[in-house]
Amino acid sequence: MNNLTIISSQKNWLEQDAVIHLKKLCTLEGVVKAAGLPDLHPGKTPVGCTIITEDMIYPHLIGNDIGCGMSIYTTSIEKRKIKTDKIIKKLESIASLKEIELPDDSGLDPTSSPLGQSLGTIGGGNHFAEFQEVNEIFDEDRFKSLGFDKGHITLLVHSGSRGFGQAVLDESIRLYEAQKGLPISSDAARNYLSKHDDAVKWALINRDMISYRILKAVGAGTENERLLDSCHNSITMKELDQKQHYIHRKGASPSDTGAVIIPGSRGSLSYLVMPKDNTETSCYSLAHGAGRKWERSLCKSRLQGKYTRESIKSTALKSRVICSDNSLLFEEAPEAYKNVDTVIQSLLDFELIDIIATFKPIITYKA
DNA sequence: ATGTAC
Repeated sequence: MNNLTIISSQKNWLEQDAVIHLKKLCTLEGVVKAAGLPDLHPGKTPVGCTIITEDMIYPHLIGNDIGCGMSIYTTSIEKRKIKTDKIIKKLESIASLKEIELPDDSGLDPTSSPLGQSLGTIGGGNHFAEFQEVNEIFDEDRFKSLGFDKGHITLLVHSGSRGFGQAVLDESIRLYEAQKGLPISSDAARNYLSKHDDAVKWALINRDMISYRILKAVGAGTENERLLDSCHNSITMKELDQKQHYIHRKGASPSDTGAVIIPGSRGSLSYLVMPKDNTETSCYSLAHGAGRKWERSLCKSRLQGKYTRESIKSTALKSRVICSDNSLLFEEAPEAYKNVDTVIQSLLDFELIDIIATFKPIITYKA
């Protein structure tokens, strides 16, 4: 297979099962090119990869969480005035984000079942909302022109399309046997892509609503300007060599739509990066995070001796974690993830990015 | 990943 590029270096450990699985997927009909990003790890289909096809699309490569991504919002909270304990108390006092009313202009009816019910909720797994402060700025001009201000706290939201995307995938499999792939000229492909696009839009509104609810819950201003958004689970079309191609990103950030944020685990920095122009080799994509090192089922037994009920809720960077799901606290522990610095270094080695700034976690809020 | 299936 010479059309698969793995973006990794010696220091960056990759689970070989994921590489083998990705190689196998490259033999699917219509695949022209693929890339494994440095956060590649095993999943139902490998996470941290991009597969470019022509003539065919493969819904199962995207999975259920169509539209999942990262959005960053400004907040009115001043860095020097932040009252972390107060914010934590307020967030801990709400049983669910659903308690907080959505604005009238949310664009969707939250009472409509089942799709509206979960609008504005984070979900489980690796999803989170995190208050962050600037750690270091490497490119002041770009930082400012993107609308960032080092004096204020930002809110990073990682979430997706919840039950909506699940329903879209389920239907495509039930009606069209989409796991075999869909010829692009078929009604099945058109129908899937149309609903996929709806799920991508829904996921973005969902992130906006999460930001709104959290800022409202902590009593901060809700004029939450979204500075950046990137989607890492989707199919996007791109014309290459005068032909329409379909970029399947599964846990891969786009590198052809401007700056993106690449967070690490809750115990490490997030990197704001500007993709360079020459990202064909990585299939116009970047890592979307640090990448899992341990599978979820192993985390609790490996870590329960190391932490107490309280100590697992703070990190090496002194940030605090709010999460009422005990197993999720272990599954998402910093130890379960690779070092994001090494992942970023691989992107630098392949000359795929410039670093604009790094951000430090203050409070990580989970379901 | 999922108002999960068991």
